[in-house]
Amino acid sequence: MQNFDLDNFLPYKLSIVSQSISGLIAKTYESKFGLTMNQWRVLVIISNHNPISASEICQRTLIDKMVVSRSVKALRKRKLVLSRPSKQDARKSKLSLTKTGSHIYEDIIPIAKRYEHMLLKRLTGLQRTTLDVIFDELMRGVEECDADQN
Amino acid sequence: MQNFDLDNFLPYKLSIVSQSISGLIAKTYESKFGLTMNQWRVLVIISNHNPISASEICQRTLIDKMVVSRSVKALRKRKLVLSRPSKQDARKSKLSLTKTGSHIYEDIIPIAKRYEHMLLKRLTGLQRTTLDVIFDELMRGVEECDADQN
DNA sequence: TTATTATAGTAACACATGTTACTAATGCAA
DNA sequence: TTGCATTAGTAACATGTGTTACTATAATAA
Repeated sequence: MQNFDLDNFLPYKLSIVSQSISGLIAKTYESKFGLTMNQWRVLVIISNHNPISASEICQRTLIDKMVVSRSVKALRKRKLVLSRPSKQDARKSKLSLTKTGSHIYEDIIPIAKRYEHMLLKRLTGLQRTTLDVIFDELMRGVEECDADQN
Repeated sequence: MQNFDLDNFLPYKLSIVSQSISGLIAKTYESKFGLTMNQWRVLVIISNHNPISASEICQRTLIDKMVVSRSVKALRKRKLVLSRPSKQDARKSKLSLTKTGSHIYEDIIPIAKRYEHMLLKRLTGLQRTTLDVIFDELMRGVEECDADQN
């Protein structure tokens, strides 16, 4: 019989840590601004690349295009995002933040940064750079596995 | 206007890495064994702590109790898991793997280990231990934030 | 031009997940 | 004992997510 310790299984640990952090922050987005994690992400991307199309958001974030579509729909309904048809390509629409959307963005960013700081302050500079290297390697590992199984 | 780079936001990066890895492995569990990620986790826990109650699984894994309940239901339906009422506490039931369940477990563990190895082999010993330290610190950070906001 | 293929976005469906609230059993305190 | 709080587990509902397939537009090739 195989011995296997789930608690020390890398994908599981990673998932627990990630979910704990995301859940923590999501609670604030939800209670303070009524935004889901994905809506928040889309909002940030729109603000930073104003104007941008939905498909470009997908490329930049790896968020599924249906998720983007739904997030944009919700953001538009709340009038945080404005959508204008592109003149160059009638299939696309150019997304930008409304004034209200910008205000929420301005409010939300410091909070996000504060959370990140609360987490990062416990790590040394070396640990932080190591973590970045590890992320890169893990993503490369995923690509390798992906290539293997297809 | 605040500048903020989502791509380098720790919670976001963590989530991307975690989702990529989990998604990769989930594909195999799903296609080879018809198990979801959560069903797989519950199966492993039952195998390692045979017999165990649903509530103990929750404590050990931080998986939501409804998720455990549904996973167990699905596993029982496929006759991978057996449930017997506990004699000491009639509310509880003792869960254990059937023979079929054990076989699947035996098949699945080497695959999980191979994935983990594919990912970890890219990291030095130092990086691996650093990663464990980082996980611990991040979880402590989450607890701190949690305490703060309540 | 026409036919084909690719891209942008969404509707509709099925399924997964989170939340609330409930039943049943237990433990504890008055 | 009775009454209340706690625990184990699940049903029912609402919401979120993934998948498929569709419309509309654009780009390419014959």
